[in-house]
Amino acid sequence: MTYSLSENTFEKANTHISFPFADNCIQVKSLSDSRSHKTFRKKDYLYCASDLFEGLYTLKSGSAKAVIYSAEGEEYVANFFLPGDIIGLDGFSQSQYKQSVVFLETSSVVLYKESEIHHLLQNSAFFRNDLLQQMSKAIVLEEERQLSRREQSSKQRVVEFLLNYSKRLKDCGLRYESFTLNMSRTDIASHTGMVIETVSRILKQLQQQELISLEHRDIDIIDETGLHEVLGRANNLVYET
Amino acid sequence: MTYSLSENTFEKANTHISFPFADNCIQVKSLSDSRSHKTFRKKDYLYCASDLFEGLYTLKSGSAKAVIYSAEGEEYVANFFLPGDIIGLDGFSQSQYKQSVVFLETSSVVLYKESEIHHLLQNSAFFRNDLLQQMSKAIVLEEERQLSRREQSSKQRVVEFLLNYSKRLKDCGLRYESFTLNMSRTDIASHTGMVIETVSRILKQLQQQELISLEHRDIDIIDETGLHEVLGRANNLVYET
DNA sequence: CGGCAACTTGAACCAGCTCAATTTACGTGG
DNA sequence: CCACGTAAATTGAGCTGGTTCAAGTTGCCG
Repeated sequence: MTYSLSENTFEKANTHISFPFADNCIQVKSLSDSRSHKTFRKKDYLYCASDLFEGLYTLKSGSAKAVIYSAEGEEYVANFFLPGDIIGLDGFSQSQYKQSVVFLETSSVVLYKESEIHHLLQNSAFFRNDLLQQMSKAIVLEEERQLSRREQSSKQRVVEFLLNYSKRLKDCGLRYESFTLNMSRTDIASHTGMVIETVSRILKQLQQQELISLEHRDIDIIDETGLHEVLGRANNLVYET
Repeated sequence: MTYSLSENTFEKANTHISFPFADNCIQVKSLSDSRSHKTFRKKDYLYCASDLFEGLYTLKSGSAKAVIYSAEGEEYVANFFLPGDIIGLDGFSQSQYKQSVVFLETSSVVLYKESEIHHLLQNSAFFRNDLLQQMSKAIVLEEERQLSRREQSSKQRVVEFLLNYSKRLKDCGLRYESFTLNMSRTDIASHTGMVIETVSRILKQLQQQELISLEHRDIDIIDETGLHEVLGRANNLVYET
């Protein structure tokens, strides 16, 4: 029997840690649906760094972020999770999670215990491929992020973040042209590698250029083509306020 | 029977993609030694981005680098490999490698074919743990690198690179206080996230402070404690040339 | 020995940061 | 339901670490 941690049948090649899941399995859904969902509220922790590894989770609804901390206590937002994403790949290291995962709104997850994962790795070629693919993709994505920090301006990175987030929402079957950014500006800044003030200024610029409209955390993608053009240009000069 | 891609029995918690391999298996060596080694010369490619995935390699001797390219052709050095390291974790994604791997000197590797990996995942709990741990660690390491780019100065990142490289050499049983940097300054710059001129200037500074001595690519770690102190300080002010 | 690639060095510049002051939103208790 | 306190976000102004651009210099390989 085919089986997967993910129940998302969409191609999600450019998203973070979410199963890309080939287009050939629909019967999977039934199995994962029979499992018990745990629900959490905004600001709840799914797990904290150094917690004992229990297994992998899939996010069924809501959203979350993964953060790591430096010795000095500085925070870095490694990832944002949307429904269908796998959470917990950081935990295989030495039987403990290395990140902390915090929910950004009311959300629910399903746990796949470590023992189940081992069982599936033994018995399902499909699952083996799926999990290895997910982890491999997570590595490559992280490396690509490094690259984009080098060659893109802050503005381009913010735009890329918005477009990518929107695309992922679309892949989840959610509203993707008008949606809520559940994370704080600080989270966006951390994830995209800049300071909060820069994020704030860039978002304002994008509004003034009428590429997006933004009120608090509610955003509308007004001109997707225009946003893609920002990514195209090597330098994105703005002719002042 | 216990079995691993790696034959390195040292704890290598802070290194890149190299098996941390618990301290309980020596008999492994025999098996991997019976396999055929492929040897390569400097500048040879082990594989290129988009090559068909064949399996994982372990580096037996020599050194190599993994690079990825952006759409614009810019290069980013994702990793340097030393003996004992696993190469090819980027390849599970969609049956093809996403990086290119280039040797920095005469080196040899052993291939573990995809079919063998599947076989081992089915039959060896030890191997399952080992592989998952390696991949998990690679993800976390990449995220930690993002963090260090945010909070460390260029100088600190270069020093961290040198200390880490030295430590990894030590873990391989190689000379680690006086060794050769087989990669170019450009490679170091790419991997640590700065331009070549900055690397050059920082290395000169470190020589002037008598923390290292450097001639071309041959480096001596003169004052390891001093180097660690550089990492300690939040700001590393230099009282000019 | 000649030519190219790698590296070094200097000087000027700038994208994004820091610091600082408001403004706005939001949760909580009365 | 409002008042109050705290956290989040915005905005301005000035600063700087690291980049860019532009010459050199050195070393290596045929």
